Amino acid sequence: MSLNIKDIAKLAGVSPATVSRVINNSGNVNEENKERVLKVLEETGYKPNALARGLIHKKTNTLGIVVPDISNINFSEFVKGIENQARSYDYNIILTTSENNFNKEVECFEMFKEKRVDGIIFSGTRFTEKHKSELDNSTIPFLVFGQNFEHEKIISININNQKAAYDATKLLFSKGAKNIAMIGGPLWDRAAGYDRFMGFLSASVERGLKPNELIYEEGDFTIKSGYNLMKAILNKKKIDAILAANDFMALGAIKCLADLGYSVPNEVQVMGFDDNIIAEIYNPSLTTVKINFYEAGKIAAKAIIDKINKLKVDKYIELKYELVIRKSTI
Amino acid sequence: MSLNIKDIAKLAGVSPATVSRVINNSGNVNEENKERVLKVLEETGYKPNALARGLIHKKTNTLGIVVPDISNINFSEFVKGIENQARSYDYNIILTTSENNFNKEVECFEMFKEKRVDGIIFSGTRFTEKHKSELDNSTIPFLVFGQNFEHEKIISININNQKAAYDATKLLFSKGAKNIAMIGGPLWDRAAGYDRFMGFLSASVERGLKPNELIYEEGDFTIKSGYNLMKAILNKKKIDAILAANDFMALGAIKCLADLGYSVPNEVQVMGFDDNIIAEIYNPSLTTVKINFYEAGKIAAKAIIDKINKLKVDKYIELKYELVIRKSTI
DNA sequence: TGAATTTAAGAAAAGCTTTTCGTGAGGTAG
DNA sequence: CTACCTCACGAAAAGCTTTTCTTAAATTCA
Repeated sequence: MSLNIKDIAKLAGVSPATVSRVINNSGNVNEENKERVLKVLEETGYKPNALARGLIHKKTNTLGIVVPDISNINFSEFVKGIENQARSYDYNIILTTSENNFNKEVECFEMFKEKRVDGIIFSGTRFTEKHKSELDNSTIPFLVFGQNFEHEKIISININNQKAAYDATKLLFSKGAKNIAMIGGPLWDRAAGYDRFMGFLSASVERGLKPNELIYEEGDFTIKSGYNLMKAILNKKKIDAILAANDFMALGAIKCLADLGYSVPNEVQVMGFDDNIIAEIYNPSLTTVKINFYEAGKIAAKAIIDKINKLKVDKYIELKYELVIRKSTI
Repeated sequence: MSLNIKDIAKLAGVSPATVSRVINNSGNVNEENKERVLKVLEETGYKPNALARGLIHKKTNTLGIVVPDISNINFSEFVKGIENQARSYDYNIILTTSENNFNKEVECFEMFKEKRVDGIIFSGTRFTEKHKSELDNSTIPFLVFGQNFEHEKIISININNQKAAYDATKLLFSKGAKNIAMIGGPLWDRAAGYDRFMGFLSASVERGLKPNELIYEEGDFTIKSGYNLMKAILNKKKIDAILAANDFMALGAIKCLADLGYSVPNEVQVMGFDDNIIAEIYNPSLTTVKINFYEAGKIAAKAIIDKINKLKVDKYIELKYELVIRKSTI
């Protein structure tokens, strides 16, 4: 059906070696023959078989990507960044989603091994020793996003979530808040759960609060959990500000406050995390910690490709964040 | 570095052929040898090289996907559906983004050819004869999403946008609207631009309006264009309802109306398209035409895989849609 | 027991490209 | 004119797995 290099060679009246030399521009081919081969290539639309090439070069120009959920805007921005950057280096991506399910994650690793990807970018709520051990006899360059995983052979890239949450909490205090509650993520989520909580904790303690006085509810990053936990908090305590561990929960909280007749930001200020596309257009627009996931994807792709090319790459890369002040705070 | 089947064979004291038979469970191997091979496989974590396999079988179990922008929630849901379905059939996806740029789209096709994907799912604002001709000497099964492209060898899957827009317009009329304006997409976008406009047109004409009386502004699907066009419309005409060609523009319109002191839905009703995740949580929540992109992705993946497996597949698949009535209409 | 099957397993080819190696032609220099 | 070099190009091996073909051994049946 589809042509191979021998067919092209025959059509051009040369050997496969010569065709290969023309395709790869590796010289040592007579101008006249080159013309003839190029003409045949043009006419036939022949494309060299990347499988055969990969077999020889032990290189596929492919990255394996694992994200928990591509329909989450954070991850889709991240993947977009990866894809754009990768393409500029002539790499492609195999995309997989894991729903944070350990078995699926491991399946992806196995598949990546079989398909001989040149590098792997992993993102998930946690990357553990258990994950690591699945990779032990593999030499594929590996990068973890969203977590600081200490290991000689693994690149990790992350924002300093603790510091970001600390800054966010301080911002609320500086805007006059006295009783801040946090609607956080699950604490086993090292980055967006645990670290952000720790930032909230340290800013609160610095303010003179005792750890056991803190108001903290553990959500699952959905709008609904933000809504429900907001309700729960209002039933228990009098508060004047909310720090949510992501924008969805913050939006859920705002919606709840609106439904119950509280004014945002006058009675309760609300702050989110991530700077989701919705944050800007919601009414009121949401003050939040902006994380540039697209940029993160570009950085991640660049780092892993550099690693593939044996360039020097930092083991840990810290991403920037930024407080974006909008109408949900005073 | 990494082991190959010969190494495994040596370690197990058998020939590569026998190892292959064990791996593929193709029988004719003595129980004792099988055990030994399995043990070696287990111990070494050996994974057969998918490139070599692909070379022999002329099959990669990989689909090539083109979408304009993965960070657009519609497409990320679509891709999620594809990925999940594909995985259940033991396929993986190479994801590319095109920004609706013809040259990039063609580059993707070329790359897919080189990488020998088994099938291609294409989504973009338009798939034209020019695209088609790029594929002419290719035998890779091909599917177009979001457009009805008549061609023997191409599967197209789409919603009936014209009918959906017709239904949406009729809904607004039924809720008492007299002067409906449309904020549409570019007309060269066959599906979300042209077809949705035609639906609006036919419902309006059916209502007794003359085509030249219609109020129609052409946006680019962004929030900002919705906002600006809303403003433009208000400056020209008195209207009591808006049909937008997507939710983003509808939201932009609502924001504009709010800023200018109009009450939605009492003074102006607004209706969107797609049922973006934001539609439900916005304030007021948005009445819209729900399209299940996730489901569409699953259907598309199933169709292309069936085609790859030489099963009978409809040339045209029409997707369902649904009117979701919320607070932006009466 | 002898003939006919069945089972097990290895050797080798095929799938496609790149790269090394070798060879012949043509050119340069001494 | 001879020795050496360069250039152009083809043959063949390598990269890894599967599958066909053979063959040898074991089993079955009469």
